[in-house]
Amino acid sequence: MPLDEHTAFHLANLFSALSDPARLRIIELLLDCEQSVGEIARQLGMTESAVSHQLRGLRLQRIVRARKQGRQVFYCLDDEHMTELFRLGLKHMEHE
Amino acid sequence: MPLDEHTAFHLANLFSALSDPARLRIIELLLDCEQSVGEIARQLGMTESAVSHQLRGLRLQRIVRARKQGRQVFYCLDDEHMTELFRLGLKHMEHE
DNA sequence: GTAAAATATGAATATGTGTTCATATATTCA
DNA sequence: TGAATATATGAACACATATTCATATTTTAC
Repeated sequence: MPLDEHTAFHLANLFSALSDPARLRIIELLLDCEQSVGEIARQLGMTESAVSHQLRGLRLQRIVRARKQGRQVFYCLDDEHMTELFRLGLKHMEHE
Repeated sequence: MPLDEHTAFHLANLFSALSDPARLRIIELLLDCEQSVGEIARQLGMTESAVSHQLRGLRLQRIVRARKQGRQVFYCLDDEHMTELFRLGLKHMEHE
C-alpha cells in the first residue's frame, strides 16, 4: 500500500532540510562541533542574516539546537536522523 | 573545510528528489517492482500528467529507468543510493 | 486509414523558498 | 546611559517547483 499522505508529508520535510546547498554546508560545519552564527557565516561566505534565517528553519524542525552565551549563539546538531542521512548521502557522493 | 559548492549542489539535488510527498509515494511504489505510469497514477490518485512530469524529472536524474512495452511505459528504480536513502528515512519515520 | 489508449510535453498558474535589506532585540563595555 | 556587537526578524523580491489543461506522439485495434 502506498505511503499515507501524512507520512509522505513528514518524510518529505525530513529530506527537504537537506535539499539546499547552503543548508547542507551549514549542517556539515555542525557535524564536528558547535559553531556561532557569525563563524558559520564567515566560513561559508554568507551574510549573517541568511545563516540566521536558515538556522531558524532548522531549529523549528528540531534539527539544530541553540545555546546562548553572551551575545553569541552557538548551534549544534540535535537530530541524529539528519546526521545519519547526511553522512549516507555524502558517502554516496564521494564514491563516484 | 566546508563542502565545496559543486559537491553541495549535487548532494542537495540528491535529497531534493526525495523532498516531495508525491515523488516519495511514486518512489515507494517502485521499490517493490516496476509499474506503468497509469498504474502509478491510479494507485496514488494523481493525474497521469502529473505522474509523467515527476517521472521525467526522476528520469533525468537517473533515479528511475523506463522500459517501453507496447503503448505502456514501465518505470523502475535505477539508483541504489536513492533506495538506501529512502529506506533509511522511512526507518527513522517509523520509529517515532 | 481512423479511432482509441497510454504517455509525454509545453504553457500557464499557483505556491513555496532563499536571499537581501532594513530594522529590532539583546548583551557587553566604556 | 550610550555605543558597539551579535543575532533575529519581517517584508520584498527573485527564482524554483508542482499541478493542471490542452495538445502532441506513439502504438494498437478495427
